Amino acid sequence: MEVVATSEVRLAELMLVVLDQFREHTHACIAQFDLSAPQAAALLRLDQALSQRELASCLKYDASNITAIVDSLAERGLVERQIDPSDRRVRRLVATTEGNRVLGLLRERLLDEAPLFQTLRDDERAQLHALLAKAVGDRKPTAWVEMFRGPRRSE
Amino acid sequence: MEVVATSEVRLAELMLVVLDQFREHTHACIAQFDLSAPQAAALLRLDQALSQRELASCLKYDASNITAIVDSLAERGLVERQIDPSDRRVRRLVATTEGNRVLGLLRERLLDEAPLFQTLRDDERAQLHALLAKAVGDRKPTAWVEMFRGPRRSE
DNA sequence: TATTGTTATACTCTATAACTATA
DNA sequence: TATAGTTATAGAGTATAACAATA
Repeated sequence: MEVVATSEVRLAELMLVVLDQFREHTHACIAQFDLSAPQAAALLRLDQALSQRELASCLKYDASNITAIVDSLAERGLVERQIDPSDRRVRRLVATTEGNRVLGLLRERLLDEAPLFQTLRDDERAQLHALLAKAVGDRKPTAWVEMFRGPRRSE
Repeated sequence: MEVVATSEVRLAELMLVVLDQFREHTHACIAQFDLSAPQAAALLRLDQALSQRELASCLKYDASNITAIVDSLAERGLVERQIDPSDRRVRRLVATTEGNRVLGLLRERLLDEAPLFQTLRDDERAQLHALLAKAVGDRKPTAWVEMFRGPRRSE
């Protein structure tokens, strides 16, 4: 009963609007690259080489799903499966040159073109940043996968 | 290239953490009431009577999905279908006494117990509120459904 | 025996299309 | 004819379980 209303529209309700707008933004981004949500989430993690197991863990997917996702990225030439010579069970996932290019573009677009904060002045964005940083404390940054969950809107 | 970093962790990345935490919060809430995400989203809209068509529109679902969702809420005694006497095609959805009780509890829990902002002082929450309000502008408040999208986590 | 990845399968969420009852 | 709701069905996203290869 303390954390409640700061005005008529509650803080939590504002966050709903923010989330909604972020979602639209992220879905529009990945659509531009013709990536599905799981594909995009996976690719964004492959700025460093990972085993499929590690990737599953990052994305909080069951490992069984990684096969098909990596298959599709590999078919598009964005990722390569390399057999780890030190343990021939594991597939080391490495982004190709093209994969890294797409990854970089997508990441920049996701981060920089978030439409939400463009109405704020620089000092206001800095304030917002500080407040959110304090609010989240030491929570680790999550994967973009959170933003991609749920179906792509029809519309 | 203007809306970019305010520090090393970008604003957009902070939002990911915030949204992730919100997501966990909402899913934990609805699990306590043994509601699925679509059930919860629907129930939260039934603080006023709606036709199934109107409910579908609010939730941005295709109308065909409403049948099963309302069926399950009706079986639990949370919602009643009343045939509109002025147009016998439409089913007027009305929350039962129990439905309204659950709705109220759920809504309060969602709004008040958001864990994220409890580390902020009152004045900081007010600041955050003001900044977000400016950022979102005149965007209409969305349904909670946005927060519920995606599968419930296993774990 | 334990672990990586694969396959088969099932379940949930959502959309599309065809149907019915009513208007 | 058009609209509200229902049914059947399809597709995407995910999880579980059994299996093969390797450790």
